[in-house]
Amino acid sequence: MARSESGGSSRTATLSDVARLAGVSLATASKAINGRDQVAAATRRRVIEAAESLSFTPNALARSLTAGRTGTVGLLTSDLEGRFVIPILMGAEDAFGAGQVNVFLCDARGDAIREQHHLKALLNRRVDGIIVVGRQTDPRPSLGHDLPVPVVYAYAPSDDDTDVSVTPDNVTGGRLAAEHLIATGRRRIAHISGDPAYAAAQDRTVGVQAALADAGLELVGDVLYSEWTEHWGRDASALLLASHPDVDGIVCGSDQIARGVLDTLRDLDKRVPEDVAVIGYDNWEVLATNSRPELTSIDANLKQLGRAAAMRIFDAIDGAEPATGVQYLPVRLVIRGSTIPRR
Amino acid sequence: MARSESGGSSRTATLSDVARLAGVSLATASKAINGRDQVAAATRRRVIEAAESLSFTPNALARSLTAGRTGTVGLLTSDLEGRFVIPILMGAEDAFGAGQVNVFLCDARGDAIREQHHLKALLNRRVDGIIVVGRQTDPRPSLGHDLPVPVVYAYAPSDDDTDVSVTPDNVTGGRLAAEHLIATGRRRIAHISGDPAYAAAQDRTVGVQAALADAGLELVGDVLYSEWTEHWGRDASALLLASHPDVDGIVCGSDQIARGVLDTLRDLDKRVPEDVAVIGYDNWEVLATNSRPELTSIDANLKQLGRAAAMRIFDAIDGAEPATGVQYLPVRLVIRGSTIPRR
DNA sequence: CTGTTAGCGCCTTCAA
DNA sequence: TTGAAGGCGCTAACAG
Repeated sequence: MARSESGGSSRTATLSDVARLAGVSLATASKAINGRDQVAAATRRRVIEAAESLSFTPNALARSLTAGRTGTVGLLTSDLEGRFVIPILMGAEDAFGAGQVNVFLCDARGDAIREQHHLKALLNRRVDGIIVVGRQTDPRPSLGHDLPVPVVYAYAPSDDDTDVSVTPDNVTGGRLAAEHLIATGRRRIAHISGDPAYAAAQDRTVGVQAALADAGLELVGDVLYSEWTEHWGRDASALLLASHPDVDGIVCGSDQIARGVLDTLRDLDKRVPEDVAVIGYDNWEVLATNSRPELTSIDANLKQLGRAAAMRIFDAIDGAEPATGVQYLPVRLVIRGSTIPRR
Repeated sequence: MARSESGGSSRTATLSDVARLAGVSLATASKAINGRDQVAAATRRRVIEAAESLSFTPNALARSLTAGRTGTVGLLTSDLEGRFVIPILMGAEDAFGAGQVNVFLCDARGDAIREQHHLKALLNRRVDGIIVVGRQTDPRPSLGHDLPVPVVYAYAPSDDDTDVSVTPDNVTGGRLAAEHLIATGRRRIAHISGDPAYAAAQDRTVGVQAALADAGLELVGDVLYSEWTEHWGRDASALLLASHPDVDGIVCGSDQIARGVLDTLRDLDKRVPEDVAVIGYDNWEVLATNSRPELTSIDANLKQLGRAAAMRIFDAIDGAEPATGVQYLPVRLVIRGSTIPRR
């Protein structure tokens, strides 16, 4: 176990230790170390040297106590398992990490009590702001407005329109997917999606339908909803092909579903993309780049979403009164072999 | 944006506000709130009421300043992308979260400079301990021994044997996998793995070989090493079956590889598990439970590993001098349809 | 049982 | 340019 007891003066050095060693007062030492300009160059050098020789590290707690700001932000997630949370978290950590901000990670595991508990802990620690990250795009309960720090909701927007929320634009995502299939010449397009209780499923469908309508097309069959799994993708596409063997394009609600669809098409000796084009959703690389053929998909830019959330927090800390309501962030099409033949 | 300005007294209440409102001294208020037993019941009630009416929250920073402990721990990861880091992080967050400890998350993104930077920040914030989480099981450079707080290395052990490290037991994992195939009656067993530069690949192979040797068997062909991908799984198994068509069991170095293997076996009209049994590694549920048939795999119990790391930190904070060196944590076999026929 | 008095480690006036 | 003093919010001795 790493412990410093090596030296002898076990206690970590404080500023007054530095001051004493440098032969100056506490105030001067403070100024010297913080780069204040009211200190002689020689004095500063002496102080810095003393600090280094004692391997002095300023106590951020003490500093925060007077400063009023801690340079910390709470990341309150309801579900760390979810693979959507991680990129968002990375984006946020990224945006903050560049500066002087550190992130407290709290996983409430979908439990409102635990969430409340963590919230309280974060406030006790005087975080400068809080990002709430949900695992679905369905609106979630607001933490309320009587909090002493700014709050931003990411992925799962707040159900309160006077809160600040950022979430991916699933409607446009669905639209992009369908428009891409249309652009590659498909006319008999079907849609297989996941759990219809998810806002994500509904929103994407809206986008798909809108794109088809704009092109004067109609969806082949009804939207097939069930689960976000490969199994469902296999079953649904078998069902679909049985009743509509002339389908030439399938928009899938997730990459997992799309993987299942690819499996079934292969079993049925349909060529992808020549006979049927398939597009997934989420751009989950490990799934999308390992399929045969590789999977075209919609990427929600989650890392950027996390960064955007961090920016909102920054703005709020800096005193700006940001626009409330839900902001829908752009998604992007990633084209691979499942919609365009490789040459 | 949620702000408290609703009330009027914008500043968050402090203990002396509470004391004043309750008509007692600061010290008494402190005792009342912290459940000290030297305070009259009635007084305590009054103080608590005052605190509530002011929605007072104790300032953890001020408290930590005197206490010497902050109740925070740093989680220093080199690579948040990695899917191994997350469960470990969850396990740790879990173990801590139950108590009064909060976790600072820092992602160094594989950059030593950034890691050093984060380390310094964590020390400035006076964390009570640090968990370093790597993305591979290969040993990583030690942070050194001149740190004022305990450090535990998880997943990627420290290359310094006087540090404390916890990592999954890959050798036993490989052994478990091979033993399971042997137990199901397989005798012509091959091994397809990932990048041979990974300790994980080497360790698992050692376990596989040992199990075979114990059973008086030899590996069919050489170990096939390349990448941890489905593509490689497909290619390698095609290669394998071409030269050794009589193989009846394949130990795979990862679930991704195993998925590729299943694909190829299906293309070659081999039945799994009747003709060939396949076992993966990692028990990555989304891959393992969506394949046809579902994939038997080895689970590294990463959540528990995270918990174990947290425990080591607790112990060290409580003053115990924990055993140094690398501790190998048990893994477990998860049996599904790819090795045992469903009835 | 309650209140007074010192700090914890640092920063910031304000004098010298 | 330097130093002395006060305070951030709280807790822990001590007295009363």
